[in-house]
Amino acid sequence: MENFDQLQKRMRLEYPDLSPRLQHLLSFAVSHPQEMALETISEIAQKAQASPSSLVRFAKHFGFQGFSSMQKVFRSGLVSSISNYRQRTRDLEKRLAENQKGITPPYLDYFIEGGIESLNNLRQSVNESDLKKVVELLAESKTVYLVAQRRSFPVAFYLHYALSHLGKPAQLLDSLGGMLSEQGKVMKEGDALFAVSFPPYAPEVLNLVKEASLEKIKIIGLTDSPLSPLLNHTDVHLEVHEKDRFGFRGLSFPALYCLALCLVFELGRLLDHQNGS
Amino acid sequence: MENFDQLQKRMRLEYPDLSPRLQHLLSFAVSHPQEMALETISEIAQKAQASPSSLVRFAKHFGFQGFSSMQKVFRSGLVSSISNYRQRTRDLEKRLAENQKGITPPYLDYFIEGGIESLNNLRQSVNESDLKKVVELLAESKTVYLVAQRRSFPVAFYLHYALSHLGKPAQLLDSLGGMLSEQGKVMKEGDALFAVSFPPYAPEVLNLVKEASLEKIKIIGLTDSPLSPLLNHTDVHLEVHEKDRFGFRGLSFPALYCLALCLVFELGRLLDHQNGS
DNA sequence: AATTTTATGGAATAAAAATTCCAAAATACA
DNA sequence: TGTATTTTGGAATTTTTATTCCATAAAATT
Repeated sequence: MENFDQLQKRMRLEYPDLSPRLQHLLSFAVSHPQEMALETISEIAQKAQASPSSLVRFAKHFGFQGFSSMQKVFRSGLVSSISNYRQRTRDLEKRLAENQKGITPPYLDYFIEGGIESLNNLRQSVNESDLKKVVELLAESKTVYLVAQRRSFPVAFYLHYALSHLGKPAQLLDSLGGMLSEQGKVMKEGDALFAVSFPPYAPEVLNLVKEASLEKIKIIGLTDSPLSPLLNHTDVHLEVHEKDRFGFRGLSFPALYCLALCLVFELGRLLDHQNGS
Repeated sequence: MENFDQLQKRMRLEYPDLSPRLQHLLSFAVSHPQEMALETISEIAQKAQASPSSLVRFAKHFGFQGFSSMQKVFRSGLVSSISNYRQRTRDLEKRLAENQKGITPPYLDYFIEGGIESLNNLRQSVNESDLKKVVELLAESKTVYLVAQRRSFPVAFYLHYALSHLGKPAQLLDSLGGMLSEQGKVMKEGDALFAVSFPPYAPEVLNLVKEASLEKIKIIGLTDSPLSPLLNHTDVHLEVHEKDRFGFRGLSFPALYCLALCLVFELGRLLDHQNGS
């Protein structure tokens, strides 16, 4: 019997030749292998927004006798992914025990664990009322300015992208051509400045925040600790605690983006609500 | 519904009070949870050397309506051995469905759960040998060029930041002033292009990749599915599957950054090792 | 040792799931 | 614009799977 990986590859290859519905099913199958493996044909049909017959056709297109025989391949894929994972963790633990010096590859699992831990910490380090306050401030402000430098920059970029898509006027202070300070001059009362800063706290960002606070601009801070120098001028702030991985200061990106995502979502809801009513 | 761990515990507890056949089935169930989860009642009966009726009795003894409902618990256990948050998310989604307006705050937990799920999925969607290949390609190449647009851009930015800090020559093709295509012209054989692209796949990135592939530049892809158009020209690629949140296409940032972090870490180790020897 | 109680497997039945078939809709083609 | 072809969903059918019921065997109790 063909194995799961081969099937995946074959599917990708034949994708362009399929009918619309079958293409749709294919992309569902590719992105929901677990459902394909475990659920009944009608449950899958429902989730994939198609009919059971289409699923049978789909299976037959790939040379199976019917849905059931295709499902077997998905199941075998599920099983092997589990046993691979188990095997890997077992190996890792073993090698870890043997080798006091430090861990050996694969490291991905360690980063995943670290990421999960950061996310769990996020629950505690962010308090719901601060989050709400941030969202309200963003909603109220005429324009949201975003500032961050170096490794914090990607978060600001993402927020700019997302806010713009929500229709919220937003400006990214990207320091293009070293014009950060000048870019900041356009902020006026009624605007908000969203500043992201993690160690080593970029002085440019701190300066900008300081100046903005004198102009009565609302300041929202996103940083890593209650001792962050950023907090001297913020109206409200959120904290995401960093988690070291092998002393590798990676910034807790998973938690950071999770928070950003949530922020955007809540803002979107709030704005919708205000427009709707 | 009772979860797999609880059931497992209860089974061990009640073992002494069972009839011989049921004890036998119990020890089979405990040691072959995968079979219990995936096979049909008669297959299991055969493997466990018992009759289907005994399996039904077994299930009923533990308070289930029949074999099928017990099997569901085994299945959920199987799945949770991969990602034990899936069930929780499903519950949440169910509540979401019941409550048409949407779930009620706090949403942060929901995003955290989603993030954790993405991270768990990452284990499966990334295969260790591809990861290794990517790291090696990065290490071998003279200069690493990074390209991404719009919401994928932050990842490329972060990678550029991190690679530079490792001392790896890296260039970010940021399309500043609309010069993307021209920026790409400087790539030569021996360089690598790291392209990040998520739906809607930016055509500029696809074009750049296409051109680069003609120039024998090694191409590394980071994308969301095996169907991604990016993959037509990549030498090796990594996949991070997106997870919808309220139909809010958030891009699985947590998983994405976790992977990026890991990539950088492994590259750092490899480079250290090469220099050291 | 006889009788009651419990345990068990297997055949019969019920339920669920998958598959087939057909009519309607959509699309391509003339 | 009309006709042929393909695609699709849904009802009917078949197959598979689970469940029930009962006869028999094994144990326990007297």
